[in-house]
Amino acid sequence: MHNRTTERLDPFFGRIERRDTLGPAERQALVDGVSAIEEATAGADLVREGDRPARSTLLVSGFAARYRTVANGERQFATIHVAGDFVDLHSFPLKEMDHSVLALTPCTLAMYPHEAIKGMTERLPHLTRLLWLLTLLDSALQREWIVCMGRLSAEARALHLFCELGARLAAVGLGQPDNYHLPLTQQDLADALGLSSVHANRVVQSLRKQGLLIWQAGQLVLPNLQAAREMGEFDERYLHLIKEPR
Amino acid sequence: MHNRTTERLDPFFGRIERRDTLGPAERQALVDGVSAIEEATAGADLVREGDRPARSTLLVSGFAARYRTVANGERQFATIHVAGDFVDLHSFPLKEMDHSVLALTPCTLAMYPHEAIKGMTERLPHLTRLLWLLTLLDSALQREWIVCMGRLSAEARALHLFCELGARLAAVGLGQPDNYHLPLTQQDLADALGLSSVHANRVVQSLRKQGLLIWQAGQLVLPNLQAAREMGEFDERYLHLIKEPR
DNA sequence: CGTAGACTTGACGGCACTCAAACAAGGTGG
DNA sequence: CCACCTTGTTTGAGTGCCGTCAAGTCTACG
Repeated sequence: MHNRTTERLDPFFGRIERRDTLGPAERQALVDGVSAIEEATAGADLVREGDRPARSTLLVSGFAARYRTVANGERQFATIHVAGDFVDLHSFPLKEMDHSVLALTPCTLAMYPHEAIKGMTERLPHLTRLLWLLTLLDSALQREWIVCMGRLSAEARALHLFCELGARLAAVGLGQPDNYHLPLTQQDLADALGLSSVHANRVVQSLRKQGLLIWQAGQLVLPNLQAAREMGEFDERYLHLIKEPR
Repeated sequence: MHNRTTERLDPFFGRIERRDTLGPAERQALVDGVSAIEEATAGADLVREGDRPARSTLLVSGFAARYRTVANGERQFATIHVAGDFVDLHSFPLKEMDHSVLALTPCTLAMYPHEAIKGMTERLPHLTRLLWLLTLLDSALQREWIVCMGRLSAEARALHLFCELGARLAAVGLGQPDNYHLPLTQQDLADALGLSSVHANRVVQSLRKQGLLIWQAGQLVLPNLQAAREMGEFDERYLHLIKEPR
């Protein structure tokens, strides 16, 4: 099983190795820390607001979203997660979930018991800083998202999201910045962008008409990446794709 | 100086002690880690996007905001920071700043060299988890803000912000949830809520007319806290004000 | 072939934006 | 001591992005 596990963690290791180097002991600890590999169906909640998880969930494959529901029943995503992302590593220090995580597609998950993570923080300071770093990368995504929600038009926000997902997926070897698999519904897009599904549809159509977006059968292409990045005001600085000692 | 330092760190220690207990060695390390106390004038940038700070900044007194500027020159705040908050602790693992931090009022700052923080992560695992926790609390604020920006009306968003600031300030002993000092301009409020200053003004006036807000000479009162929390959909769960081992 | 889910279109309304100007209050210099 | 300037707040008029409501179309699948 450990061989298979190692293979499955490739996007995760890729995500880390784009920012720093993992030592052998650290890599081994991350392999040994996995207590189980599980599957989730699309639409299932991986964790729920109010939960006190005893383990954290690494997304091995598929797409997931952190979200909260407001009083009138609308949903808002805070982050869309891709393979290699820890969807609830923050529940290790925070203990209680203040939001839920949803599987947007069928997902494969690697589970890390909090005891195992605690062991890493006691014995491996550098790895601890890397785990910390991973949660801060999520935080950087969220900051960027706030700026987009507050100050960009719906079209620019959509372009920004598509550029971001392309950059993040390419960084873990799952596509190219301008061409990747994105099997989400327009309702999912609406929940990410803070729009109604009707308006999300109009935004998508407008981008198509402008020749900025091709998105069918779950495959997304940005025919003019340069223009998309400019109009979406996308600058990948906030992804921190720089390899250096942390 | 160390006596004065300890005193000045009271809101900071308060912020931690609301979530867990600090041991004597940990407390001492946090006192010894301070390399300098500095002052900043209102309107000054404490750190700028692109900087690679060699130290992190703890806000001892005053208000500050993390922000980014978009192409048309508008600003958007990602978080408003109060006394006791580390405004750029995340620059320790992230290395490079992906946004700027602005002093909204005159501020007093305690500086922690990254070397000192690194020392803590090497020797004090529990304190490291607490520092990690502090950055995750900021992250939780940002998630909540995304939900508010995406799904709440401008009025509800304003009420949510006022409720949040009251809860956070009260948690570090700097006011009450429904009555505290908030010396911001309406332009600052607009930058926080993602509004134009004209509309921010109209929102403030509407809340005043509804008897939900008194805000003059920098003093803010929520005469009907219950109603404000309901209309702003404020639930303090995401502040994680629970004392337990981390 | 029927049904369910996703996507699309149209009509209409309101929240929040822009532009523009007036008002208030505090600070500064003559 | 007053004229003036700066910063912040307030008000009005007109516009447009995006929301709601309501159908209708398309595709996959049983």
